[in-house]
This record gives sequence, structure tokens and C-alpha cells, in this order.
Amino acid sequence: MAVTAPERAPRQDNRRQHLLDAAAGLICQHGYHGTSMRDIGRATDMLAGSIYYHFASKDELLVAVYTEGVQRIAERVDAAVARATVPIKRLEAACVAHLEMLLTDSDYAQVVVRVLPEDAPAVSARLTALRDDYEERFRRLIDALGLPKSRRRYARLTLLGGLNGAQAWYRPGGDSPARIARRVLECLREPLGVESS
Amino acid sequence: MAVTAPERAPRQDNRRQHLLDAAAGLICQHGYHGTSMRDIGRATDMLAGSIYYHFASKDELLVAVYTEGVQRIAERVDAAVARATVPIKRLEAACVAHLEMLLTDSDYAQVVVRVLPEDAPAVSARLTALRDDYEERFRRLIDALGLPKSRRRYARLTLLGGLNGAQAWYRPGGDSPARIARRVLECLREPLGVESS
DNA sequence: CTTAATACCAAACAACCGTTTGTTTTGTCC
DNA sequence: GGACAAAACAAACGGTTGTTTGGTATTAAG
Repeated sequence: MAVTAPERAPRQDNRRQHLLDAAAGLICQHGYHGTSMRDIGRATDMLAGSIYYHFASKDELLVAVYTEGVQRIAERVDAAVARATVPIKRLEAACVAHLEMLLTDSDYAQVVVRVLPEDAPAVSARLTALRDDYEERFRRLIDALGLPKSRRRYARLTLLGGLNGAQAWYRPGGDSPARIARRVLECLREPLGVESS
Repeated sequence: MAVTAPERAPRQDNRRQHLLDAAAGLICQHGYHGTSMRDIGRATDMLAGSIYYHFASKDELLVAVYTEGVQRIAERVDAAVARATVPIKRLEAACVAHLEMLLTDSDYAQVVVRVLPEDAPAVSARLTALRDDYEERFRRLIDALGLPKSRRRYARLTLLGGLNGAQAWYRPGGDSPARIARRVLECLREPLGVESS
């Protein structure tokens, strides 16, 4: 084999990660429209214009944060799920990992839940696809429970709605994310049951 | 009693309502930061500056929309609840009314769920108070079910999370809002139950 | 040492933002 | 019809937005 082009090694692009971190932190605090390129620049000690060396546009920066968010939370959930074998325990592990990331461990994950795809119309389809890709995991976990098919869809949507809703009211002093996750799941496992019909 | 000042009748201020309607529609579509005063002006055939005759600021306009949103959805929910007597049926009626308003009948209600109070820091406390005031109804409806006290809080949060989450995935062609509401509530009433622990 | 890509700065761009000001139109009462 | 407030316009304010452009150190390979 001929020695192919040596391809000069690029400098280690560690500022790009710095940019993503700052963007994730600011966007999850102030929302997408509430965060300006200059805000992100200030947080990374560079000028707003310089960001365009790393990302083509603000929308593309959002897509990058979103992508990393999905990847990070998916990784953690997958690892947690793998540690259990009984289907309901696997689902519980997923809920706990999901909420721990969402509420305390990752600004990235928070961006995925907080930023609506419609906030960036030019890339909304890609954002939606990313989120769907993640939520697919929960579909499979719930399928494994053996519920009647007609109930699976709503079990998933209610569960995720209940979990993600915690973002709106969670405060660090109260119940831990893991406890919240288990109690929300408990709501779906133990019937409200009282007087019938 | 002396005849008090006649107080010339103000013109019927129907443009104010027009403004509120337009603001509700635009904000629920594009979010608070995604809607400009000029957008609202365009939708009401007036100039952005003219809006300031009716509202002191953009934030105050949001508060007005929010207030009307809470009032409208609360009215409808209260009326629906009053038609039933059995506690679980009263809760079901509330869920159905809530989702019908949220998904099809009222841009105002959608604003209340979609706009985070932190989007307008100067008035966030007032927005939060308005929302809490509304959700208090669900607390009372769930209290009436006679659940153990420790479960009431999470039942409420999971239920509202599940219902409001529908805003993210609902599309007019599928299940009706009323059906969605009943199926979400069903998720909390019928145990997921399968293999135990 | 030359060459060239990397990774940034400095400055400007046009467009838009929420808001204010002064003026004009519109409607209603006496 | 003259007075007067309500309700709008027209135009600007200062500031911010996302983005572009041109230049410039830094680095590494040939």
C-alpha cells in the first residue's frame, strides 16, 4: 500500500467542547431564544463571531447540543437498563437514570426536554427525530411488560409526560430525582382505585 | 346624594380583546420570545407602538393573556366538574375539559402550559401564582378520592404531567382530546401490573 | 524557511427588538 | 358644532440580534 496522505493532525479542538458545554448550560437556563451568541461567547471567552468557525449557525449549534444531549442520556439509560433483567425493573432503572440526568446531572439532557423543536423551525425535523430516537427505548421497555397493545402507547406517553413534567417543579431540597422517578412509576403501577366506574 | 360626575362612557374597547386574541394565538404558536410586538401589531392591523396604549409592556400583555387563559380553562373545568358527583367521575370530567381546552379550544390555555414563567423574569412570580391557582383544583379533586396522603402529590403531578405532555405529540387526526384524557387517567387507575417486584 | 491550515479577533453589517414621543384621527357628550 | 378624551399613527430611540468579512497570530508539515 502506498503511504496515503499524512493529513496533518488537526489541533485538538477542545474549545468546541467548551462551546457546547456553555451553550447547553445557558440554553437550559434561559431557553433557546433567551440565549444569544454573545452570551455564549462571553461564557467561553471568545467573540460571538468566532463561534462561526466551529458551527455554521446558531441553529446548528443547537442541533449539536441536542445530539450530544440525546447521546449522553441514552448512554446512561442503556447502562442502567443493562444491569437489570426483570422487565419492570429494567423500566424502573431507565426512569431513574432518565430523571437523574434530567434534573441534576446534565444540562444537555435538560435542553432536549426543554427546547421545543419549533423554536428552531429550520432544524425542527432533525430535533424531533433525535428525540424520537431516544424515546424509542421506552417503547421497547414497555413492550416487554406484556401489556395489552392498546395500552402500551398511553403508558409510555403518560410515563414520559409525568417524568418530564418534574422539570417544572423539581427543587434540589426535596425528593431526590431517583425517588421521584420511582414514585411516578408507582403511580402507573398501583391503581388509583377506589369507587368503581 | 349629589349627581356624581357623568363619566363619559368609554368607547367599547373591543380592540383590547382583539389584541389579546392575537397575542394568545401567536405566543402559543411561536413562544413568548418568538413573538414580537410588531408581529402582534400586524395581526391586529395596528402599529407596534399603539399596543402600548392598552398594555404597559410586553410582559404585562403576557400576564393579561395568562390571566385570561387561567380564567377560561378554570371556568370550563369547574362547569364540567359540577355536572358529576362521584369523585372519580369529577376528576375524569376535569381531565377531559382540561385537555379539550388545551388541545383544540383555546390558544389562551395553551399559552399557560407552554410559556414558562422564567421567560419573563420581571413577572414570573405572578405567572407562577396564576398557574398554581389553577392546579389547586386538581389537588382538591384528587384529595376527594381518599388516597393515602403520601400518594396524592405524585398522583397529581403525574396526572398533570401526562395530560400536558400531550401538547407535544397531539395531532388533530388521531384520538380526540377527550379520549386522550380518559386514557391517560386510565393509566393511573389500572395497574401496569405484571410480574411483581 | 516556506507553506498552509487552524483558530481566533476586530469591526462592521442589516435587520430587528421593546419602547417613547409628538401628533393626528375618531368617537361621544353637551 | 365645539370641547375633550380615547385610540390610533408616524417616526424615531438606543440597543441587541445572528451573521459576515478581512485580517492575524499560532502551529505543524514539507
